Amino acid sequence: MNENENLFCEVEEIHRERLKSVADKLPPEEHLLDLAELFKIFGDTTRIRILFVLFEEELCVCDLAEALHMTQSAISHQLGILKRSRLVKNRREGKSVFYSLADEHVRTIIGQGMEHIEE
Amino acid sequence: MNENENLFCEVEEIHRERLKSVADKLPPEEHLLDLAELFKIFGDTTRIRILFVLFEEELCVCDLAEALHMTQSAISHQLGILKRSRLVKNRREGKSVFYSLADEHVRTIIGQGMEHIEE
DNA sequence: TGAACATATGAACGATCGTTCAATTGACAG
DNA sequence: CTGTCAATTGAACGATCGTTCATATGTTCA
Repeated sequence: MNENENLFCEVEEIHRERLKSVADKLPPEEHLLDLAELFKIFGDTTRIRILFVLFEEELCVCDLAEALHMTQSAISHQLGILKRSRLVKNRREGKSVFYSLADEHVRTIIGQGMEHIEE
Repeated sequence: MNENENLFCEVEEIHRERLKSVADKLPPEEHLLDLAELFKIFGDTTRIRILFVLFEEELCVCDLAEALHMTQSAISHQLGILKRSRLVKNRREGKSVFYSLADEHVRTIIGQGMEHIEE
């Protein structure tokens, strides 16, 4: 993060005034970090698959692993990440733990993503 | 990806039928990969910042670097990624190259993300 | 209590990612 | 052409990520 150099465009008069107003409109740093962290969650096919499957109905870890052809451990790790991001919730029933969607934004966000890639 | 082991839940009668219908509803593998790749783009604060700034108006690489306190090179690399994902477009004007949003889905996706983290 | 099953968790490995640095391309004025 | 500014690109480094493996926790039933 070294910016002792002078990297400004030469057309200073025009651009300078833009920069001030533009920088002010950026959300606070904390929000930007949270946002990026949230989208990072969706940036993995395993987690996307898990969310898609949970669109339909709640499932236990074992069934998720079976449905996605992955080990219980891998699925459990990813479910932990999804839970910490408050995208899924869980409920214990005997030995099994059932997971389901925790937030309706998940559907909207993935839906918009789908629209984008289908153009 | 080794699944020679028998990892099924014991309560087979109940869960088995679910798995079939659930797996059928998964989008094709190619779509899932594209989706994850798209969200990966939003999963970085630098790119999120760039997109936020471009919400307001188009800017050249040099100004973006200045506005975000980063080097031209770093910004250029990220703009390349955003362009390849068709999230921004560019236009040359003399020595400068101006970037702007290429897609309205960007606003919706980021908007939904914001709603989620602000709960 | 002890065995069996379901899940969670920590360490470790390879793979991917973002930045930096150096070099290159492209545009324009002299 | 030459020099300068703007932008791009490739290689390399450290950091982060997802899976695997081994182990631990938790629940149920005998």
